[in-house]
Amino acid sequence: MCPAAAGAVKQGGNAGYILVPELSSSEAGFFIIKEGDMEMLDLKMIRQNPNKVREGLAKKGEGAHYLDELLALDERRRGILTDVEKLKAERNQVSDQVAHLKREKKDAQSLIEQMRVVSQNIKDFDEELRTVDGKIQDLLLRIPNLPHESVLFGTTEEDNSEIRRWGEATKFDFEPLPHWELGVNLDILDFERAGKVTGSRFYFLKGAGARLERALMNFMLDLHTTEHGYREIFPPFIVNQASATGTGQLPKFGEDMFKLEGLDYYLIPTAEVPVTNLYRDEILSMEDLPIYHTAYSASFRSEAGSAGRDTRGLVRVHQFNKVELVKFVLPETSYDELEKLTNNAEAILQKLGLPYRVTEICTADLGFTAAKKYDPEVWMPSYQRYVEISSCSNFEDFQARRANIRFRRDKGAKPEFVHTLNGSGLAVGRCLAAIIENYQQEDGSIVVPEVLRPYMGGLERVTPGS
RNA sequence: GGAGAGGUGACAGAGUGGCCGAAUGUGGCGGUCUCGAAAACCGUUGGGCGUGUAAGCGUCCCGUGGGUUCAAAUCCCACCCUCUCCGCCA
Repeated sequence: MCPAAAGAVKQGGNAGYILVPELSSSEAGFFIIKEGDMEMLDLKMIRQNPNKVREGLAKKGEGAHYLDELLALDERRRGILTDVEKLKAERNQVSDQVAHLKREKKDAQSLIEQMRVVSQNIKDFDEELRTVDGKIQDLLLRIPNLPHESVLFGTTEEDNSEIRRWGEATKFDFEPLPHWELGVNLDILDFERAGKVTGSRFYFLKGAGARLERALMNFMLDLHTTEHGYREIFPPFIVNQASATGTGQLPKFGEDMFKLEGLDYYLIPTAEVPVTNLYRDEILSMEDLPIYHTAYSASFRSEAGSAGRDTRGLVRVHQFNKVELVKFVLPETSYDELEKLTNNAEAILQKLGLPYRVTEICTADLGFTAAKKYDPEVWMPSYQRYVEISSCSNFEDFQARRANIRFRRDKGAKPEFVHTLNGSGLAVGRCLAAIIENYQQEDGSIVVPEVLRPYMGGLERVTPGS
């Protein structure tokens, strides 16, 4: 543990709710773990299969360098444990004798003297153990998930491969405009005033634009809850450090989130965080599984490190709406569940009539937490390419381990980790942008996709002033 | 924000330094009884880590983290959470 850092986080709670991207990650000391032991890969598994782990990490292209240090620390830890537990056994035994002697009003002074030394030794060992444990936990939390064996090998995102395509790139017999021009012309999008009120990468939606956003959210939630079997959740948009660690944002990616100043709280970058952590430190019963949740939330991203990229429009902003799909499933079903989840996200695009493709993500581009991932991408005329609008991942037991989410197969059976999955279903802001662009008309108006019209009071077309 | 109360096993609820990983009750599981069920009775009923082929053994866990002590659920410190009353507020 790192008391100085802990103090810094906890004190000064009167500083109010000023948002600042967390710029300094915890390089200085050990990452502070608040609840239980969290780990990403099973330490025993690593110990027993170091080469398999090394291979997996090499395929992902990160984390392999932690391994040797980790294995050495693990050996040290177990050495200390054997020694200190022997001493503790002795202390417990002698303390028992002392208790008996005292009860019989006999003298126990010499035993007490003797244990004073043993106790000091235990204290020393325990302290070293704490240090070693802290380092081990820190390393474990920084080692990424291993790719599933079915994932295609690659070294950059160029190696991702398109696995299916739906619809065709929209063709126009006029010069199409990007959504930020169309939206501003129609006065349903306002970036300029958002810059004044907040800053860059924020936006106002107005009139039919705001309603369209709301229609999309409702349409998505309704479809997932009524046709795909998800239970709706409305989560907190702020989470604590333990939750952000549970899903894998921390400790490595703190700078991607907005942190509330002076508090142990973060604005969620996705509903995945609160919804997955719903069951943190719980043992679910067999009848509970599988659990399907869908959740609307705003998502906040600091976009640190992407200065200058996609600076216009709704594609890369600090705050956007998203409907998320989250699953907790039996390990043996998680890859089937990933296919289904991806299809559930695609269903939205199909019903909206938006052309898209799905790419399978290669080993190098999986990110920190995923074992396998598909990215549905929507056709964006202004970019003249497909743009990521969802990301569907199977984390296997990676998050479940960190968040300590388990289930019991049978009464009395050992708890096992569930598998977790999630995917956007979909990113609402990008979806709105895609609709504006793909449904634009020569006169600058936008046709409302049919499935949204019931949510728009029957409105068929967005025109200036609507 | 102010004042007070409290956090113990699936739940309820005892326990104020040693015989407490924890009484008792409920629930769960197994059994006896029964044609079957209920009732009654008997037994059983947490998790992590280490070690071991295994049975087992050891250790840790009573909100969290430290501390005092030969010995902590019990004493001390800090933090988190819940409840009640007051204030404020969408």
